[in-house]
Amino acid sequence: MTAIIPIAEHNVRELTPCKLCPTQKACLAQQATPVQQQCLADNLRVVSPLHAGVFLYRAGTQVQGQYHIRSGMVKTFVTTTAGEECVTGFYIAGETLNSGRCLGVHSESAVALETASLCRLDTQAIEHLGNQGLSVVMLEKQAEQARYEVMHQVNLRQTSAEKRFAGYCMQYGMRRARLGLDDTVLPTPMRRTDLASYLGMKLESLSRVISRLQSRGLIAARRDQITLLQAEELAELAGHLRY
Amino acid sequence: MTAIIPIAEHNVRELTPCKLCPTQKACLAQQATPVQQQCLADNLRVVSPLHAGVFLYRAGTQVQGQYHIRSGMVKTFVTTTAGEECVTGFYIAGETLNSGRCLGVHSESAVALETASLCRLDTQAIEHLGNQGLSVVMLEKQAEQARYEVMHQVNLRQTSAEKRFAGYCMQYGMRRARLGLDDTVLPTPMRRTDLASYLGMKLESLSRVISRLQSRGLIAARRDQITLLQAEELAELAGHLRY
DNA sequence: CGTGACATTGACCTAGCTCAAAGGCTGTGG
DNA sequence: CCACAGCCTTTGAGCTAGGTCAATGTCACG
Repeated sequence: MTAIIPIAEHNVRELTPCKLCPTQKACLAQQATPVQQQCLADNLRVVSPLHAGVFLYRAGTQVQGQYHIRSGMVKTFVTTTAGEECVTGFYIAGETLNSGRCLGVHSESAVALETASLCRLDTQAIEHLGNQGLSVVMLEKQAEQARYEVMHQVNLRQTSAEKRFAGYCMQYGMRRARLGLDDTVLPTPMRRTDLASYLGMKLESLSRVISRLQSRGLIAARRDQITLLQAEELAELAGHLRY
Repeated sequence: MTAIIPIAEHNVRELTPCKLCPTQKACLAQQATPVQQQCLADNLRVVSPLHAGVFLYRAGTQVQGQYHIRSGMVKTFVTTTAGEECVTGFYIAGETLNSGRCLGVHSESAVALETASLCRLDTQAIEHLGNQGLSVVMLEKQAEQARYEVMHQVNLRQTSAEKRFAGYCMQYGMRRARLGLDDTVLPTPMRRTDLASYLGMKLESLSRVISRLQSRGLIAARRDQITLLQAEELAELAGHLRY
């Protein structure tokens, strides 16, 4: 299902100008002083675009640094002893994979769901930046990611599958809004199975939930895109936290 | 249910010697150079013991720093729009609350479940330590906490309540083992309702699960303590990740 | 010893899991 | 350019785990 291409094949080339990056609002550089920005520019590397199905890293391999997504979507997952994938996250432009992690081995695997481009910040660079006064910024970036996970964790506890799905739509929309993107049209490059795994239900249940919400006019669903038609009602359905 | 005592009342006094601290193995200081240790000692403050039901901080209040637990147990939770508590974590000695967070407001509330003593590391101190070469250590500490949360998140996705409970026992046991404590006797100061919330089930379901596992001889349960009698079988039940 | 909070057990019912079949896309090869 | 194959998705029909409501049991504390 997913192509197996060693990470070593990803080329690293000169940093393309940050000014052109669509994720500026969410970038570390935003909160850095000019000196720190230069330091970042010296340490960031742009990874050659990953095509759908290509692994960014695999669970159990040595951590090389963290990855800032410029475009595309990447999913992370762990593999159970029974051998099945358990999807732990979907990351979009402006978000950071393996945030703040610099030692040890990866506990998750990361794979592109559609063509994705990323910046890499390696371990030594992270260490260096910490000493340049960017540690608080990096801790905050990591903390933001942690907050998303708590939100998802809380959402997972909803007993109804419909509520969990609605919660996911709200959270995803909110994350898109942060980037200045349309928060009612949600690109959905992942398979239904992946989304179901992420939401703690079986794909049949997810399919039924989507059909039901669509027939009630709350959403419009295509294979690769979900449009929120009645965001307020969905929010009320999800209704457990402010997003 | 929970006493309302303003945080301001918590006294801060001189650091008691770290040599006497039971959580040394899990402390930041362990990985620090002598100079950094001095820096830590200068910045750490011991909070006067919190009694059961006392809040360490509340969601929405300004973040003051992070807290390292020396003894006792603290639970964190968010409150839904419907006004009910949703328990997001139980923290034991050697673990860090609000890890790496230094800006903004708390997204969760934290309350002691039994008498707890803690060290506080405030915002400025975190910033200062970052510049002293401790940023990687702090990022790693935060990352470790994040890993626990992913484990829990994965556990929450288990469809069977029995498996979720078994997974919790394994994870809790593992965390105790890290501290050199007995990993088969699990102190359980929290209410059943809290534990059920944490595990994404109703308290009746939790109660039934506990009764069932007890009658099968896998555990022995008391109100405030769960003893694992057949850890291997429980691990197999939970059986989705290596702990 | 009594009271109230917490925990357990029971009975019932519904949401979602399981198994199964049919429908739709997508990509490949003729 | 079309046809076919394989995969993904949807829909259907039971069945069961766990949610809900209610009653009973137990413990801690005054």
